[in-house]
Amino acid sequence: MVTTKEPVLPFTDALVRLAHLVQQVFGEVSREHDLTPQQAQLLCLLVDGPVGMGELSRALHLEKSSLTGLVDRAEKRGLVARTRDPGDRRVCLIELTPDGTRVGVLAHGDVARRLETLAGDLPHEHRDLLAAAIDGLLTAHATRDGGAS
Amino acid sequence: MVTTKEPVLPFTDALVRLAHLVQQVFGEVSREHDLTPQQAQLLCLLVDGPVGMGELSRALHLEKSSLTGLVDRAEKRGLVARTRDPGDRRVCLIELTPDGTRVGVLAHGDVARRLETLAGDLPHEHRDLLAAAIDGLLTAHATRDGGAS
DNA sequence: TCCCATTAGTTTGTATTGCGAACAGTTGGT
DNA sequence: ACCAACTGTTCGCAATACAAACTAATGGGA
Repeated sequence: MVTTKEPVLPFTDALVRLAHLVQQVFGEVSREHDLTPQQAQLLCLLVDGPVGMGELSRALHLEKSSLTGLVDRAEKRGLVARTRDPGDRRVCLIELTPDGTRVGVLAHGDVARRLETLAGDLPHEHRDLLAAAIDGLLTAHATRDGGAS
Repeated sequence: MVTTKEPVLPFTDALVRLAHLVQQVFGEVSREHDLTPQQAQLLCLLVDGPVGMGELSRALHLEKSSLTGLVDRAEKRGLVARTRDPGDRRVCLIELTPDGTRVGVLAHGDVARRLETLAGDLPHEHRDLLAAAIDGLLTAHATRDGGAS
């Protein structure tokens, strides 16, 4: 029986707690792969192909200077490499090294697996609705913020 | 057309993105109140009354030493105060100062308001289900981790 | 062509965050 | 009295994050 009881948590608290939980999972997985959570996040963002600093900065909500440091350390560990965009020599494309790709794929898989496990106890309807609702939230936010020219 | 289409995001990605969004909101609100996100989190945890370092450590997933520093800085800013537990003189109860209470309540309200706004576009059924689903996730995690003796 | 506002990233300096190991004070049991 | 367990602090270190000033490249106009 899928009783939809009154939410014990005031909804917003539920969101905050969930964020906390996800962050915790991310932290655990990162440590297992000898990464910092920020590095893991970076690698996960790069598995789809090289990305410029500007786009990374937007995606990670980081100032340019913060990102420079993060990429520096990741480069020093041989996880990513800087490439110059031939079309615009100002642009710096960040791409995964073979090592970085391996670690990034593994870490991403682990995070996904662990979250799936946590969601395993949820009825499928709830899971689907959860995904759809989150999709709506994200869309709302993107429209509100990203919509501004 | 607002059809409930198949989730574009693979569910786990949705969770990660949501966590990101919540974190972002928390960051914005913190900055508006001249707090660091960690300080804001600390204040929000203390509005229900004094809490010992140990419990805080567990709630925030921080090592004891990290927490000492966080409380130190918050104390230096006059947001919290350390009190000795008369029953057990090892224990250090952290409580909000009047200033800390004021800022904490304001910040918590702002976060809640902003998240509510983001969720405003969601149908109420979705919102309730979202809260219930998250509740389930948290319970699952608590049972799995906290249940272990 | 030369100049200049714009854009992309880096450098520098500072504060915060977070961990682990070693430490000091308390407590409770023996 | 003594000692193991527990609570919190100190110390040293690396990573994170920001703002301001800077360098280099781009793409217009004048």
